[in-house]
Amino acid sequence: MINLDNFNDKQKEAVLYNDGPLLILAGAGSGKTKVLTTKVAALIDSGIDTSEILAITFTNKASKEMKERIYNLIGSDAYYIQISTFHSFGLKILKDNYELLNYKKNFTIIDSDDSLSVIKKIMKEINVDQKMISPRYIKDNISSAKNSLVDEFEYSKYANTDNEIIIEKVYKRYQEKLKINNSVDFDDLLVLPIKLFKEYPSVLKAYQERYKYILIDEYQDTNEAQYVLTKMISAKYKNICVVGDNDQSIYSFRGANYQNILNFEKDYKDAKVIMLEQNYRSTKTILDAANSVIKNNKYRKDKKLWCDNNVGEKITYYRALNERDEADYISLEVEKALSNGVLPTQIAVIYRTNAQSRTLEESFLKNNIPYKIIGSFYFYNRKEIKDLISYLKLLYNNNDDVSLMRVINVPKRGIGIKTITNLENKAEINNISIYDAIDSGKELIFKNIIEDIKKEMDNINLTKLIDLVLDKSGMREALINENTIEADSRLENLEEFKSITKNFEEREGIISLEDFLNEITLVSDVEEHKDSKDRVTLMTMHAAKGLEFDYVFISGMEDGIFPSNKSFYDEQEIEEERRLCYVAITRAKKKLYIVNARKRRLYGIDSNNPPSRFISEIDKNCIENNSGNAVTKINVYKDREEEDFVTDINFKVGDKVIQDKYGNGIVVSLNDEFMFIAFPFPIGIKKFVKNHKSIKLEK
DNA sequence: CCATAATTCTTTTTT
DNA sequence: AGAATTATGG
Repeated sequence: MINLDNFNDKQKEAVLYNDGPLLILAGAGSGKTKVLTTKVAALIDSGIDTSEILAITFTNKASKEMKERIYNLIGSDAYYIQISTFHSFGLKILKDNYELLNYKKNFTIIDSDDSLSVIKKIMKEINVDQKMISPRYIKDNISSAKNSLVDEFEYSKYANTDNEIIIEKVYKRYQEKLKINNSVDFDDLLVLPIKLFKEYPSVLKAYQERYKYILIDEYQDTNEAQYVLTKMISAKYKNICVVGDNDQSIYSFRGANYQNILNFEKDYKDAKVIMLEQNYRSTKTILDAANSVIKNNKYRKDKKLWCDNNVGEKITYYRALNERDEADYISLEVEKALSNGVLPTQIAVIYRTNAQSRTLEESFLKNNIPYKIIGSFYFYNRKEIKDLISYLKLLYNNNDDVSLMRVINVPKRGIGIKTITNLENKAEINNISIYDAIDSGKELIFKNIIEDIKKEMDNINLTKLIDLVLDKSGMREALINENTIEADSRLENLEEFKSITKNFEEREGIISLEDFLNEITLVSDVEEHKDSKDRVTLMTMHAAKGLEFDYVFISGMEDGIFPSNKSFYDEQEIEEERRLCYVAITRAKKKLYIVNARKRRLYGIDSNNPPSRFISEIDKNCIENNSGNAVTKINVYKDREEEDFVTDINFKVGDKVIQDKYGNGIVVSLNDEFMFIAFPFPIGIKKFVKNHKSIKLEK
């Protein structure tokens, strides 16, 4: 029997209501995951079969966590429940119905990089200048069309402008190419199941019968395709439970529409709505800080999360000299926490962009702090790893032209552009894949290598297959012969890749190449394939959603970084950044640090960013400034030679200056008493006391 | 065809 | 800053 002693009334109600549509509006830390997992356990307890439940999450990490927690409640029955991300659920549907959609069994999923290179290729084919319209722009447009369920034919109906007509052409050709390659992209994993259900109502009916109970987490992040997909499957029994929080909607760049959560009550007239507003996670201080920030959003349903928890420690604010000082300060405070007995798994450092992880990583390495970086795809992005994966994909799906092109001349086999262009033309004319078009020359030798490996691959495990590929392809030999430090490191990475397949095989028993390829495409994060316990976590704020830690460091709290300067011009985007800030703050249970840097070198240029506007929105009682206590004095000396600031100067019009609060600006006019400085949009021109100490000349 | 040099591009957040 | 693409010379 399920024990509900530790549940409040609302939570109990949410767990036990299983008759019809249910909307749970759950604030941060209100026990949402606890409710969802217990709900699943309660369903099973009441006699519902594990196969009748479908639970959908947004990230792989969230689904992994849900599986674990359900396992803790009901044991190994948890393995039989369909708990997955939208994309992997879509993949499952495709795997079960590929023939109906005219795919072959061994279709492959292409990742974002691959789809970009397909688009570039098409643009060359149809003579579109990449300087006039960027491939990325086209890709984003195609992707958002797909996520709004606009297919290439529908798109052409509305294509008017020059750009749209180009996109239309590329879109059509892109779909054709993927089809010939027997491959699908990420978006297809959502779009194709919907297409299937529309064309074959009987198939849809079978899914409706199968999944009688549907649970969807983070409903505010669903886009049109995801929304339609769940609506279709739940249409018969309407036992659909969605959980969400408008204040945590942070994926609109991916087409997410938090209106979906409001539409829920329209779609299901008899929907039950339960609000979970008591926070059990954070100290009162942290919650007050979060509330004081989010209340600045205009487009928002007012609600207030409350808690009974302790006041706890104040938030510590530290403004560092530069990004290295920032990282060192964090390292130092992390070390302090660790020596006070805080577990490394209970500490997280979060930031707005992945690029910020580098400096932090260097500092952690230097200070011997064990860490793991979530969501940095740098391992899979390495050339040698991509090459290896392309070999594997090609072995599995010979029609995968993208992978073939990647490796046909790796290592160098004397197959150049000319040969490849000829092959492409031949494939194009005959409407076949490049692999099938090969029948002579050096490229035939390549084809024979693949065929050779194919003969052996069925009898060996994955790890051995990788060795076989490295040997037969000549990749290993070429790298050994190169005899450089770089080649050695590439070899090391390839060995490291084997540890991933080994882990896989140990975890899953025997697994197929098919399963492996699907998983590394959908879970393209090394850390999620490894058991890396006892480490401090570094990740983006987006990746942190749904997680909680005793100690949280938010780094890079600067205007321009967070909120991102790309969001400055659009109120809606600023509001989304603010929701992200709300998410970031509410990750912390006990202690929150907010850190930023006066001077930061990012993407190769130096900038002097003012502190994030969100910091000033935090209730003053919640936060204390620790910048004066430069624990990192050593760095002050180290960085002195790099000091760019000059004081006591006679300013003149046109001088580039740095102002403590607003950052970089230009002196536009001055008199004996005042000076006027222009700052980038949206700050504008501000008036200051002349030669005020907060203004410095930029060298 | 290949290696290297020079130049240009990109740089939010994720499946 | 670093990656990616293009130009150049062998």
